[in-house]
Amino acid sequence: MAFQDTFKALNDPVRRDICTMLRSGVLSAGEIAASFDMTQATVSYHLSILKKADLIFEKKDKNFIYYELNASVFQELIMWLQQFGG
Amino acid sequence: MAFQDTFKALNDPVRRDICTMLRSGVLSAGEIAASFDMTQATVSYHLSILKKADLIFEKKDKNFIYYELNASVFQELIMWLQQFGG
DNA sequence: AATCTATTTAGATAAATTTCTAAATAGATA
DNA sequence: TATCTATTTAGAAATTTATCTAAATAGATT
Repeated sequence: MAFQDTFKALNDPVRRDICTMLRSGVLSAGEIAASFDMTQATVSYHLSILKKADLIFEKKDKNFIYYELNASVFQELIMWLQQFGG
Repeated sequence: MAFQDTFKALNDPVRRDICTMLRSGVLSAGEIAASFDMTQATVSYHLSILKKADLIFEKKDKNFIYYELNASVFQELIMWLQQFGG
C-alpha cells in the first residue's frame, strides 16, 4: 500500500474532523458540510481527498451521497506506524 | 496532543524514509543526508520538520548532531488512529 | 589564532494546496 | 418536461511547501 495519499488526506484539520464525525455513523455530504464554516464545494473537495485515500467510501441513495469510514485502511496505517513505535 | 505537526511531518516521502532509516538506530545529519539525492540544506530542513513534530530528537556530540526516533510520539499517533480503525 | 568540518539559516523560486464563486450534473418531484 | 435539490467540477487567487544556492554558526584541529 502507498501511504502518500493517506498522509496527505489526514494532514488537514477539516479532514480529520470529518473522520471524527463519521465515527458515529454514516452521513451525507450535506450533513457533513453543515458542520463547517466553509462552502459546500470546499467540503466536497475535502471529501474527494479522503475518498482518494480510501479512508472513506460513498454510497449513493436517491440524490444523496452518504459517506462512511473505511476502518481497514486506518488499520493498515496503524500497522505501518507500529514499526516506529510499536 | 496536537497532531497538526505530526501529520504534516509524515506527509512527505523523504521524511518517512528518514524515519525508516532511524529504525535501525541513531544517525548523524550527514549520514542521513548522504542517502538522498538532494542538498544537505534540504535534508536539514526535513529534519527540522520531524524534530518540530517531536517524531525525532537530537543529541549533539563533538560537532556532529545525531538523530534518534521518538517512539512515544508514534505510539500516541497510533492510539489516536485506533478510534477510526481499532 | 586560523582553518577545517558538520550542520543550520536565509532568501529566492517553483510547485502544490486550500479556498472561493460560478457553473455543471444528475436524480427526484410536480 | 420543467424545475428543484444535493452534490461535484472548473477556474482563479492566496497561502504553504520543497528545493536550491549562498552565507552563517560553532566546535575541532593544526
